[in-house]
Amino acid sequence: MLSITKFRTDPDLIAAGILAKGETVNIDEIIKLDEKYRNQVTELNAMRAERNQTSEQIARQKRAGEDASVAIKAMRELSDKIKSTELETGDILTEINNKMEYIPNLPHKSVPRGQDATDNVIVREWGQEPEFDFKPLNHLQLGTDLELFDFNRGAKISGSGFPLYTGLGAKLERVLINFMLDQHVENYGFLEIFPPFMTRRDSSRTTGQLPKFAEDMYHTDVDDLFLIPTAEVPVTNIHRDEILSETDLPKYYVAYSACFRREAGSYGKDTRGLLRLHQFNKVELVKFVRPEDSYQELESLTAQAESILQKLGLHYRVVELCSGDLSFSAAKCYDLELWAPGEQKWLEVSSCSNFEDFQARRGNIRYRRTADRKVDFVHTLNGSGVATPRLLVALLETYQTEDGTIILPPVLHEYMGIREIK
RNA sequence: GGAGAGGUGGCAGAGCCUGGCUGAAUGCGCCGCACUCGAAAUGCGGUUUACUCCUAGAGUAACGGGGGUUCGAAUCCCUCCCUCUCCGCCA
Repeated sequence: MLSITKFRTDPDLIAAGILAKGETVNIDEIIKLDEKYRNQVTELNAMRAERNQTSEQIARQKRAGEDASVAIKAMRELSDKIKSTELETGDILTEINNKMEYIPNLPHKSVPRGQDATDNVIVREWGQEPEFDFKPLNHLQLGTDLELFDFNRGAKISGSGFPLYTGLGAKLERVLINFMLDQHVENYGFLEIFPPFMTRRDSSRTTGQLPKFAEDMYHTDVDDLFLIPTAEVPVTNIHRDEILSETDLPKYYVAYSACFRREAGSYGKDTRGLLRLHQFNKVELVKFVRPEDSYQELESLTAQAESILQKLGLHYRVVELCSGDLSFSAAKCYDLELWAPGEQKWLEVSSCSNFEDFQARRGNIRYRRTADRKVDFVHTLNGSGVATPRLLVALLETYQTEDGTIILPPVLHEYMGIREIK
């Protein structure tokens, strides 16, 4: 949620930002509504002040045993007027808030302007493209041959997009999750969280999935719960409606969760294997930080996510999203993309975003500054650290050998108890 | 699923029966000052948030959400949501 004050003081900035995100919003309409709202509030305040004064007078008269019927009679009329104005004012405020809920966050000034993914900027590349003296297979072929997963049976059980990992595939999945959690906890001081996988409506609103993207989520009708599309939802809501102490910041959380996405509208895209799924596993990093630190924290967050890929020795690149490709809630975002030699393409395995105070406003997540004891919204950030399916794709395809054996990178040897999968 | 209790400030917890001087006692925490070489302890003072207005300053709102009764609601009534306890069922 953006601050309504900004609409008043700097409407052009808002307009430019929303435009850069490729959306259209009727800003004048909101400004007009806000003006109307404030006029009503001023009027209301005056009437209420009068009511309070007269009320006190009535109380005084009654205590003194005097007759207060004249004042009471006059108040009856005023009270009705107040009530009707309150109703009207409430409606206007609701209308404003409803509109505000659908307005995206603005891109940070450093974000390159652009329309879509083709305007994204490659910031850096790490490692070397693996070379093969044979034609590398894709993960589907490799995994099927080694019986690491079974998509047909997964589809039989739950439908397409629900992977069934088997044997060493299941173990590798578990090991990767453990490895990533351990790295973030031990090296960067993240607090490990195991969150609920279903959340209430309010929680999904904080992070921006609701109300705009309801159709992307799985929902249970009877209990009105939403299956989380990312651990970002429950973890960011840990501090909803709280006032943190500045000395508590920054707070770093890392959480594993299964992620559930309906992927409505993306049928036919990346349908093969593990590239796009309805259910997948992800380790998510979430930060609550002071506003003045958030852009520095975004850089370190990205580096922390990258460290996983580096330790696994995978070739990747960091892409800075252009304004038009940014998600609804993000002000700035880096994607990490792994090179998959079998697929012959870059696969997004992480998005590291700074939401500034956008989510904090929605979730009312604040902190008290030490210097002046004032409260202010925190900045929230999160990044995948990282998602497993595409990581597994790149891992299998990168470390394959001609006979189909997978030579595991050294950091996984102890976790797996073996050095290769064959 | 059955029965009951409860939702008040950063936290704990009064107030609700008996509506008005209660934005809310008290304690803890926090901030400042004093004492001290320093700290602890102690003492004194301060400490909700949001909004509106032409600033100073003033005003308004908020005691889970919404509605009602009333001149006036944290307090009375209705309704929804949430939390907890006991029983049942289940991992």
